[in-house]
Amino acid sequence: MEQNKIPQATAKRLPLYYRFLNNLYQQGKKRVSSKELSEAVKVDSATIRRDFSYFGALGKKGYGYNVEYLLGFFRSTLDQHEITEVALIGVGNLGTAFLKYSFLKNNNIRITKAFDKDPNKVGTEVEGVPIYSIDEMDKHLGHIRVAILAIPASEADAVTDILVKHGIIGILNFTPARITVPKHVRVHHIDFAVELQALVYFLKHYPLEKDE
Amino acid sequence: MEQNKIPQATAKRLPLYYRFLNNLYQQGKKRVSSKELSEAVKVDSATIRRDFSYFGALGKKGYGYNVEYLLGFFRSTLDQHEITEVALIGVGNLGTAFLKYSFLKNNNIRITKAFDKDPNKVGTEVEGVPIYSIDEMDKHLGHIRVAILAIPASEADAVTDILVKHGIIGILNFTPARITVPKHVRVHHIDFAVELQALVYFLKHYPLEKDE
DNA sequence: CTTAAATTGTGAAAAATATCACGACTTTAT
DNA sequence: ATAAAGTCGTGATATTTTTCACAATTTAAG
Ligand SMILES: NC(=O)c1ccc[n+]([C@@H]2O[C@H](COP(=O)([O-])OP(=O)(O)OC[C@H]3O[C@@H](n4cnc5c(N)ncnc54)[C@H](O)[C@@H]3O)[C@@H](O)[C@H]2O)c1
Ligand SMILES: NC(=O)c1ccc[n+]([C@@H]2O[C@H](COP(=O)([O-])OP(=O)(O)OC[C@H]3O[C@@H](n4cnc5c(N)ncnc54)[C@H](O)[C@@H]3O)[C@@H](O)[C@H]2O)c1
Repeated sequence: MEQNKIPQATAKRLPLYYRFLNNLYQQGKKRVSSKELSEAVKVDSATIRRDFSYFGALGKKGYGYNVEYLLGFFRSTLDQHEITEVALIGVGNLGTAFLKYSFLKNNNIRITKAFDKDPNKVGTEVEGVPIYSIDEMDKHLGHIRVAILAIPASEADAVTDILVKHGIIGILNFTPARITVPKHVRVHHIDFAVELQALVYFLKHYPLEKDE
Repeated sequence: MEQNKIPQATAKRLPLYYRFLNNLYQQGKKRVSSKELSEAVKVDSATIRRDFSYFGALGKKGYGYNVEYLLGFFRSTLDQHEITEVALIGVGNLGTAFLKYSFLKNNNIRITKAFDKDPNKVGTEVEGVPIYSIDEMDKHLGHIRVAILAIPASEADAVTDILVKHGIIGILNFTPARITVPKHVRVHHIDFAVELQALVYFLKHYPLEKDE
């Protein structure tokens, strides 16, 4: 809510930086240069320096960045000190994979509740996460504001309306549908089929670079 | 390989346009305007017209676009007339979900072979797709050039080397690792954890727009 | 202490992407 | 026929993102 000055492109890379800094810290590394980090995350080193610079002077000339300090900085920037709870909507093939995957490891986002409409699933648990009926969202959603949508595309718009009505303001949408939401709701799409088709298109239409 | 003139941002939207045109066609719609399409795919109408214009004059002033014609055009542009086979590497939680999901419906990309290292999985089938040993890739990969990577992050680099050695030139990487590949290989990342964290970050740091 | 090597932070330039806005043409209605 | 409404394609402009390139500074070595 504070500094709206950070470019979106930068904001999207922050979690990535955070993850790799964590790796480095675990490996006991004390310092890192933008060049080294660049090789690890595959982002140009000038871009990394520019990204970091939006938050002030985090490094030291001739030295690089102190891993522990930088990690701590990003931890608070990304609010990693507090746990963010999210809801999973649709416990099918994909949803079940999410629940079985410890999403977190290095981050503080947890799926703590799931919702489905299948009466055979409602009332059960997967990996300790309870599955509630989508019709009883008012009873169970609580303070959760972010939802992962993994239901059939045909249901996407109707279910989105329910989510919005219950106060959801962020949706990670795995369905191929492009859902309609009020302006105060933010939607990010992850669309496997589109990604795969785009990859194939690029391979066929863009010249491959030669190896060195 | 031909027209390198199409901007990457445009290329990434093509599969999306294709999908929605297919929907419209199925619904029996004969024509569509950039404005209508814009509302469906949530892309600004001027952007859509600009995107289309890279391929020539596909529409008619005062009329819009002929759905059937446009669909046919994109079908050939996206090579939807021929089937592209891809390999799945790693038949775990996520990989299994992919196999159970008919990826295709409206597109001509098929997962036809899977590879894993687990001896209990090798030799079995999921949804008709045979699972081979990763150590016997030379015997089974055939002409496949694109792979979906869904193995643990720790294995990503080693397995990528194997893939590249066997002629893979496109990888859709679902692991959190940023893999290193020769220049002639194209990698697209789908990183759930990063997407989710970025979504949460945006919600906290960017002012929400008021609804109209 | 002096010098060479490393590395940041950033102004400036370049590249990529998105949007505005309007002339030209088509369709539809009367 | 004529007028009104709708819509494309695109030059121009705005915005966003990336990259270059170097002065300033720190570290490391002799
Ligand atoms: N499985 C994949 O690999 C994959 C890949 C790409 C995209 N997707 C997309 O992800 C979504 C889910 O895929 P899936 O394979 O898990 O599907 P699925 O059919 O296995 O699961 C869908 C789940 O949603 C539940 N559901 C249906 N309607 C509901 C409603 N109104 N409210 C609450 N729950 C409801 C069903 O009971 C089921 O448990 C789909 O939109 C699919 O297109 C899946
Ligand atoms: N499951 C999810 O929801 C999810 C979400 C985001 C990211 N991911 C990522 O996707 C990847 C796969 O996740 P998952 O949950 O399916 O894991 P998983 O452990 O369920 O499955 C991994 C599969 O890969 C196989 N494998 C391991 N090493 C291999 C090797 N060297 N060669 C071939 N096969 C090998 C294993 O036998 C297993 O079948 C991971 O990198 C994970 O971080 C998963």
